[in-house]
Amino acid sequence: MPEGHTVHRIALQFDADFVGHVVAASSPQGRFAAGAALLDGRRMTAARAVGKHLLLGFGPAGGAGTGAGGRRAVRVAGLDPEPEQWLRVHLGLYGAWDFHGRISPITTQSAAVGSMGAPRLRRAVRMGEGERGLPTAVGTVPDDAPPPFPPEPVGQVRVRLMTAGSLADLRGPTACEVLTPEDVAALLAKAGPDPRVDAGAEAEASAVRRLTSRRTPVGQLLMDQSVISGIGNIYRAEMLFRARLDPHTPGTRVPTEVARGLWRDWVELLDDGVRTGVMVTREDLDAAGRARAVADPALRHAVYGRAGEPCLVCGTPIVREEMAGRSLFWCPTCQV
DNA sequence: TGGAAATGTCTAG
DNA sequence: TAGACCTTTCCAC
Repeated sequence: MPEGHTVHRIALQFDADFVGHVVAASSPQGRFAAGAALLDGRRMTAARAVGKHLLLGFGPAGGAGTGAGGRRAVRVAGLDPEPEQWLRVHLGLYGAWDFHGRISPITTQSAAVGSMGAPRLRRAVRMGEGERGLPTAVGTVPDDAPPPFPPEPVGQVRVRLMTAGSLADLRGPTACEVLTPEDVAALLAKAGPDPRVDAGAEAEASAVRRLTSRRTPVGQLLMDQSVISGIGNIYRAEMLFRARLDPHTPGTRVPTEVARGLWRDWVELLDDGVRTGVMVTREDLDAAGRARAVADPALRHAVYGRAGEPCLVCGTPIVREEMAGRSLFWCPTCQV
């Protein structure tokens, strides 16, 4: 799936272009028709990401809602009491949002893109290279005349959210449901710390405690969203390599300073991923190498997806194995 | 055209 | 731990 950085970027995109606007909600596919009816005509008042959960808050029916121009910050610690209804979306392995119409660049280091979520090869290339012809994105140059707005839904669109000028289509989510504020509070209570929500010493101490209190292999703990929020299969493998840590090490045997280092590395990787929209996890790249890695996914990682290829540090073939049902990549020489 | 794979999570046994 | 589920894309046949 889209790991935590992608979900934060999606929240930023909704904050930029949807929060403060009355939203028409529908389910072209039909599987979310009842939920869409609950949200249709409400004003979006909040857009937040916690780990891999996207939470979109909506005010009272009829388009009323928040004051202050309708704008609310994405990064609000704790539960925002105002939204009456929350749309929770979890993209799972294949989910993705497609944005059309007015799409704002959400960070200074990334272009406006039309799709965020699970990697679709052609789109991933377009996102990485910032090619021309993205769907009417502000700041890009259309190949031909702008396509009609709103466009016809493409594929299995579970939810379509539309304002006067912007549109978001959701396809393939694992979870898509309307929650009450109480439901959201329960969800947040179960989640491990997310650096962009729970920054500071307390979050770090919480992460270290959760990482070192169970005998479960650290490779599994890092993927457990109740331990730390937002880490997925790529970041898991890369963080363990960067720490030179054997994925099978029981959590109880991970030294406190190593656990703290894992958390701090996650803080940096997540921040970089949110800023750039790209997961570049190699430590051995200079500026030019990093630019090449941004353009070419095959150059971005030290171990992930490199089974059988030589370790970039020691030359030992990278091992691929199953851990808790997922492919794990690691170097048996460097990671001890 | 069918199978496999993909940045994930949940449930039953 | 195995299987189900969500969807799209690529590749072998």
